[in-house]
Amino acid sequence: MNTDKLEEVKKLFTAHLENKGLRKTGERYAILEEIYARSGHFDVEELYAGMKERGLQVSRATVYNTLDLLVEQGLVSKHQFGRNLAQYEKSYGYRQHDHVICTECHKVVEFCDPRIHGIQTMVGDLLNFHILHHSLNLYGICGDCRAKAEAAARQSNPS
Amino acid sequence: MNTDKLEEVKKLFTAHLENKGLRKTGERYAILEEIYARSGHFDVEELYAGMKERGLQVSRATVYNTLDLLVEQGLVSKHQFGRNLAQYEKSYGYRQHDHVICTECHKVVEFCDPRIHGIQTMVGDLLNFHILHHSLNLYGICGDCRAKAEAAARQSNPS
DNA sequence: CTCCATGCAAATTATTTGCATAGAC
DNA sequence: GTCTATGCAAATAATTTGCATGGAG
Repeated sequence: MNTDKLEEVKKLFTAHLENKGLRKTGERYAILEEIYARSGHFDVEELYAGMKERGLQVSRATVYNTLDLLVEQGLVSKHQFGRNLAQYEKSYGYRQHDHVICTECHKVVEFCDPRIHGIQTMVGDLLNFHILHHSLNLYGICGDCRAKAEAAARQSNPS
Repeated sequence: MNTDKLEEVKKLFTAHLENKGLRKTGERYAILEEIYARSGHFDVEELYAGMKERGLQVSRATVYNTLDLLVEQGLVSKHQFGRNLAQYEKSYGYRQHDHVICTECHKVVEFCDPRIHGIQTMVGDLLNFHILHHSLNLYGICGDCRAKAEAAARQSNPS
């Protein structure tokens, strides 16, 4: 099943490369495989290190190049959660979701809300944009960090 | 009226500095003024250059430091529209809005949608986060760029 | 007077680019 | 055989950090 999905994604990628007249190189497929073998978010360095560890040799420049292609096609999505470091994740066959980020501990939690799709459609029509994707981040303080903050306050200022 | 708003923002900033036991330095207020004298988005370099031009001398390090404080307090908001360059804008007393970004020409258009507030509240309750702010970006191709693309297609492939 | 905040420059880090070579077509 | 994609290293760009000094408290 996981293998099936990988095959499916590879086919889509192949079609995209052919469409754009780009070469089907081993490196590009190796990167795609590594990405789909991962779960959750990762940055370029993690991906690069992961491949090296598995004995797959690619240069960082190729990783950046291929990620751009995949993002362009929509097989991978790119996030900028603050932290001057781009985060990526696979996005084919996974439900489109958004993120809540704790501004204290930087924990990231995912959620889905169908209303966003409606907003996307409406705004696209209104402003005459052909919307391809979106990114919604909610920033706040998670339950754990609030609990910690309250405990600390009680400590320094006991009622 | 604009002056009133500036005074109001300064008072809020002062309160925040006092709350956190930080010093009320001339540089910090100078940066706040420069930001509220601007309209629209700007990056650190633009802000820094603008201040220099007006004869206000501050170091880049202080600009970064102060922007962090202001963002933390919510008087300024920070955006990462792709492009490895943080963009900022004043955000006190301005209607909370979101952005549509053209992936071709990088034009940015603003919009408001009340449903986002509902999503924010619901998700916060559901995941036990105290949500402070959000960032919604829609990415797509603007009308102008679509028109250009179509014209180019007609050129190379006339029916 | 005590320390935090500033300014400057150096350091760090992510990403991009130039160029020679391998390899897809 | 041609010409694009890769790999490497060097370049660039944004942001952070260390340390001496000035100035707020």
